[in-house]
Amino acid sequence: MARRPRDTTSGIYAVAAEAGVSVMTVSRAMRGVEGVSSVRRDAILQIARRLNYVPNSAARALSQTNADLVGISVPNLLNDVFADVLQGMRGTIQRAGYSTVIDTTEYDAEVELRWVSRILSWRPAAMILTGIDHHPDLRPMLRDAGIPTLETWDFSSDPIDICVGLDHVAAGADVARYVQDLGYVRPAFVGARVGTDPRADARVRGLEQVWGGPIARAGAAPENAFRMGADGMRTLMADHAPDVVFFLNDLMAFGGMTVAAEMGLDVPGDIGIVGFNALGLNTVLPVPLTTVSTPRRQMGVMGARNLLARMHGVAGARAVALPVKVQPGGTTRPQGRRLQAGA
Amino acid sequence: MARRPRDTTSGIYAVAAEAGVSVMTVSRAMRGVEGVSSVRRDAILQIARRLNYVPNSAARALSQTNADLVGISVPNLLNDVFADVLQGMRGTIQRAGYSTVIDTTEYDAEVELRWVSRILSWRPAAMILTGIDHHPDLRPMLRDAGIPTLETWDFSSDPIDICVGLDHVAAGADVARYVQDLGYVRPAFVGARVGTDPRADARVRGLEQVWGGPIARAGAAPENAFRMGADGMRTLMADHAPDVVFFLNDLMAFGGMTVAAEMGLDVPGDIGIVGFNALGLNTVLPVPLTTVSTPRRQMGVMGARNLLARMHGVAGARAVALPVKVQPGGTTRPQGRRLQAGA
DNA sequence: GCCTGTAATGTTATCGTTATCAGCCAAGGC
DNA sequence: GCCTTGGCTGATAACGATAACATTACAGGC
Repeated sequence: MARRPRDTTSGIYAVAAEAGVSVMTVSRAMRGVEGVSSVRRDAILQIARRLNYVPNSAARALSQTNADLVGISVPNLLNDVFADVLQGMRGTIQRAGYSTVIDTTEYDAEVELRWVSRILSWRPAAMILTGIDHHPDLRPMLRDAGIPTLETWDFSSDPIDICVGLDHVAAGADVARYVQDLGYVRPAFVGARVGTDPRADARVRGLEQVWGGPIARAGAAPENAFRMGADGMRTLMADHAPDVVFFLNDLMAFGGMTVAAEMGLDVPGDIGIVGFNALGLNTVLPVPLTTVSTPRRQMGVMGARNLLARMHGVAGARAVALPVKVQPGGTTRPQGRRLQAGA
Repeated sequence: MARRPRDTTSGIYAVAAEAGVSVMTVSRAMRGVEGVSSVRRDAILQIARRLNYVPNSAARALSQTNADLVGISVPNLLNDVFADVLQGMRGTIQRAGYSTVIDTTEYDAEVELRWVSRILSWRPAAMILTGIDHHPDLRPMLRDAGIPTLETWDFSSDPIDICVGLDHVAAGADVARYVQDLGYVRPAFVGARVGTDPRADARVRGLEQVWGGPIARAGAAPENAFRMGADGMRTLMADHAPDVVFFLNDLMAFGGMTVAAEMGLDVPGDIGIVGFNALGLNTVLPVPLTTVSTPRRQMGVMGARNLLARMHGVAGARAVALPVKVQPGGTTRPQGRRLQAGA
């Protein structure tokens, strides 16, 4: 540590010297708190601007024992899904005066744990995690840190702290009932990373509840979504003979559709295709997918609001499950005369 | 500020008390620096783990006058493009012992400026920006901060600090020559946010250099990429009568293709469709797009390496332009007997 | 003119960590 | 036995900001 008296050529001391005031007055002016005459404040702000002075957040965080910062972790950002959730959350959080720090876990609990640990070292005001399945060390780590934590996307009745998400089992059951009513009898599911995706597992459990038995599944090496859907579809068609295939999301469903076309199958006559999440791709397809629309933006906003309330000590619902809605399309047989409510 | 003597119930003091040593010894043990006997080190590490002690990064950053942190800004993360670049960069940077903080600018220079300012307040070791067109205040701000800065994706011969990117003008010219040789004569371009996307502008300049005149352009309200491509295509077909349409990327090109099919146009006979970036979608399309493959991963790795060298004071090339490659597909007429080299 | 109240400003100590330097102790050389 | 030498370890003072408290200046009431 340099033992020079104090570097007054940069930072808040330079601004203070230039303005002929103490650093405390500069600090007050920069933060816009009371206790500085408006003439001085304007002069100080102008000098700070001219000198390109940017306050040192580390010093501020240290002085205040925590940072105005919310850490957010999502699995990835390769389609609209988490981007939509994020957009809803970040607007709300930033309007409340907090910065957000985002990272992706690539569906790896170890990666998530390490990231949470790194973020905790900055003493954030809150944390947001995607999903409810984490590394076993994560829960005690967050509890010890005493930081308000939101789990989102999935629903759990026993969250680490609070939770706003979808009930993926119920979503699976909803779409299963819809499709079963259309007369399909041999369902199958295409996901990614079979056995390590709790959301996919939950949806399949919902499907199985309705059909009353195990359902054929296929996955594919993690690559781009379109390709994974296509590969999964090929595997399924070879090994089983489904008459309706559920996909993890719309992009994969589209990949699957191209394979059906390639094989000369009639959609939706020979085979039904069902996506998930009602992504943007659907708006340009000549035949829109039958899919499930999810309130992603709303989830983000509500999650952020509940978290902010929690941060301010307001007690609210610990766990909230949001409803999804089956969105009929042209890749399943048309509905009969009986009006189907959708969800 | 509380005047209590010192909170020894948590943090490094608790660990020190528990281990019966001074905080200095704990600090050394945690960082793995020399000066602690291995027996003590192991004991301290174990205690720290048991107490869920996470060092305070703000205090460390303050003490060291800068943080082991690299700020990265990208326009968005909605397709593979920047995700690929990021993947290349982050691995390299994290292996060098730095954390990364990422944010998106949504193509807004004001947003970028504010974000850079916020990140600078944490005194990062380096910054990475996407593109070379920034807010006018950005350059002096970064220069004053004296922080190594990499600009990527675009190429500039006069970067803020260093630069690794593509020459989008040359890329436009390359693909223009390829398509011109196939006999197309009335080109048009579909982008997003006409007039505010410097990359699109650069590519169009390349097209115009080859065709020797202005080229019709269309954009669309910023929405999802597929829809924007479709909308732009409709506008163009109504207002002009192009026989080949260049799109900002493959997703938009696919949106455009669905419109061509809708209108009963023959691709590639009546009209050619050209994408950009060789995205994953292409691997499942029954007719792969003619597109341009870009070395995204490589760009990320090289950019990160050059930046790390710069951070360690090693002088290297200030600006590097990476080559792109035209990737022939089924959405432009087949090549004649003359063997086309590609780029 | 003296006193009191209030707003503006300054002084001091502190947040948790680390660089520096000083001290301590055991082993080895004479 | 005395004096180095070198490896561990600890005490202290920063890092840049802010909270709490102290001080000053000035206005108005008596």
